[in-house]
Amino acid sequence: MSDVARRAGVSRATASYVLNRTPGARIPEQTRARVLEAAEQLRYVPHVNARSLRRGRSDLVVGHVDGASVLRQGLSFVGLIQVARDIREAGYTFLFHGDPTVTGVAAARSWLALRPAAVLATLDRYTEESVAMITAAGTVPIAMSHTPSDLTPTIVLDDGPLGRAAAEHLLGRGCRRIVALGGCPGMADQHMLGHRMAEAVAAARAGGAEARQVPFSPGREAATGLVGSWLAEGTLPDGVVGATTTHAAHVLTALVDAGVRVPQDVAVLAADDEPLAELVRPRLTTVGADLDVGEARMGAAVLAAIDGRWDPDLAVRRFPARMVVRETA
Amino acid sequence: MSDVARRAGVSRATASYVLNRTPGARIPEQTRARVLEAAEQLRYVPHVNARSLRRGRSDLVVGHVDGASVLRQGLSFVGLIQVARDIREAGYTFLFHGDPTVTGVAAARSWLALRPAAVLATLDRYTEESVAMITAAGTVPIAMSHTPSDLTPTIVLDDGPLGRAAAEHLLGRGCRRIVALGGCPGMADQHMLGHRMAEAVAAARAGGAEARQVPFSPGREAATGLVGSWLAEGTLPDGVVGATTTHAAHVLTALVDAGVRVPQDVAVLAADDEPLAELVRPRLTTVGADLDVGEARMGAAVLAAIDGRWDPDLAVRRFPARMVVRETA
DNA sequence: CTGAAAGCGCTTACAG
DNA sequence: CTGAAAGCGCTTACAG
Repeated sequence: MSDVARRAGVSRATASYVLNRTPGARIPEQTRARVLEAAEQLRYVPHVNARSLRRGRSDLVVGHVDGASVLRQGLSFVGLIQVARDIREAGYTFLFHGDPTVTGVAAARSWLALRPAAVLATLDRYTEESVAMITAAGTVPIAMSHTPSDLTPTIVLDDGPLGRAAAEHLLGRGCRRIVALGGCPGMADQHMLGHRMAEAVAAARAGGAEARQVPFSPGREAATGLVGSWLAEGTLPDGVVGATTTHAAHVLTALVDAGVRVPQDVAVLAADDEPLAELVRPRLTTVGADLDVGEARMGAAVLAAIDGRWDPDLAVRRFPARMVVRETA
Repeated sequence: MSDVARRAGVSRATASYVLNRTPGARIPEQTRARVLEAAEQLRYVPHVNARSLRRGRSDLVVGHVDGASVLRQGLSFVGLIQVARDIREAGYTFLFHGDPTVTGVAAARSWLALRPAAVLATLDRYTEESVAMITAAGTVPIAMSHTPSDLTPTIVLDDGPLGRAAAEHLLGRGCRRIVALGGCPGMADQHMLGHRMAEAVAAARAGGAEARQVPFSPGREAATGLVGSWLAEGTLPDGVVGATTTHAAHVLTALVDAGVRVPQDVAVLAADDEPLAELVRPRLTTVGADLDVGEARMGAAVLAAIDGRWDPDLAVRRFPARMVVRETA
């Protein structure tokens, strides 16, 4: 900026005023133009770190996401992309911190080294201690989860309705022995998929069916093994909900290969809706999430949190379920 | 840091020396311990911006990736994750800038505002002007592409062998009219998929077959339409290479639905290997990329570039092809 | 061995 | 309307 000021023949203060369009400052049009031209010629790019160091507040928002989350928590990743856009439009700098290895206090340390205005991460990266530490540093910790939390302001992306709708569809077909496939039972608070399947189990039981959640990581052997054990033990369910289309497709394929009739013997459906559903035979019945992410404007919740105007009501996004009935249920 | 120094009863300089383990400084063990304890009690986190402002060099490396790239350029995303890990292990801070809307000079401006040591982005985000601008600012611009470039140091992730292997497999089966499906013809320099399919076409032609690249964006209607037009016009190929498993699966499904026999009438295979291949019937023959990303150590190339020791040989990763013959070719 | 001081690139109250 | 000056949190040559 010194170079710009020198070239324009003004002081650094004046250059700063025109480059920042500082409200109070009345700079004659001619001076303004000279500064702007000098900045243009020198390709001046302001140094955001120096600025925030001086101002005492940062315009940086750090989002923490990793490859595993992308796969495991698709919905929250989609949400994060949208949040990032909203936040950038409000004039903040949004950067992703992608180190998958850190959580809790270690994560807090690496975020705080950047002195951001706020940090946005899935709930499982926070602990009580790390939230205290982040808050003490003047940074706003914001979480994303499928369920509200007392720990810190949390953007709720609730995909429970997808699991419930899937279970209710099976109940409507007369299924009484239902398996919810995927996520870790008892870890509903940790993983989106766990929550979705827990909700499916709850809905199935509420409808008078027998239901249990079975952990499953999609793959050919896992699916063949699972179906094999059902047949060997005589515990074949009459309805299966897969946490994702991929989960459901693997079991469907293994069932068909084992000679089980779908949907006559076992109905299968997925609690989400990926294109894969059209590619398997019989075609998979799915539950689509009817939320237009573009309209969600979740960034508004984050911006409110930064400004100390956190409003939990602004931060809840429930994914409305829409049945896509094909051939398997 | 002032707080830490005060609490430990030393000057800020001394605190800085022990906290940074500055080589030249000989600090008595007792003083060291006092400073460390104070830092611990106060949960001191160094302010990286202040540090790099003072030092005149930054330990930040910015990677630019967006959702669309993740889908379109899967390989380079996987590569980027690995690069990020290598760079972090070398003591740098690696952050992702995820704004999909900026390229060229606009992108350069938003990167340079952070004054990073280096920036890493797909080649198509750079222009001659932006490279000059970034270099002038003392930041090292590094690109990723499937092919070398003169513009700036480029990490080459060459997936051409996947396309070639696919075409050669079809040639070996006696196919003479081959379609390479996906990417944009003539845009081989822009997209990985385009490059992969261009290589497939080249290999097919080199083997004496007729071959052409057909743009295709995976989906049920697109596949049905494409197969329908082949049948109507009598232009059914005898071999199809899909740029990805998803591309191939859609065409496979549409062919089977239209009563075409696979592989007898048309052989189909994918120039990558996703789990989906096992889920469709007949099972898709694929080409796996036999590169252990963990062993690629692409970060070494980036680190070399930062240190002004760029070595193109270090930066080329060719994906070795491994045929996974299933039922469709 | 330790501290006082300068300075990285900025912003902003203050004085002229 | 414009400039001199202080100061954000740090590092590091320099003097004691």
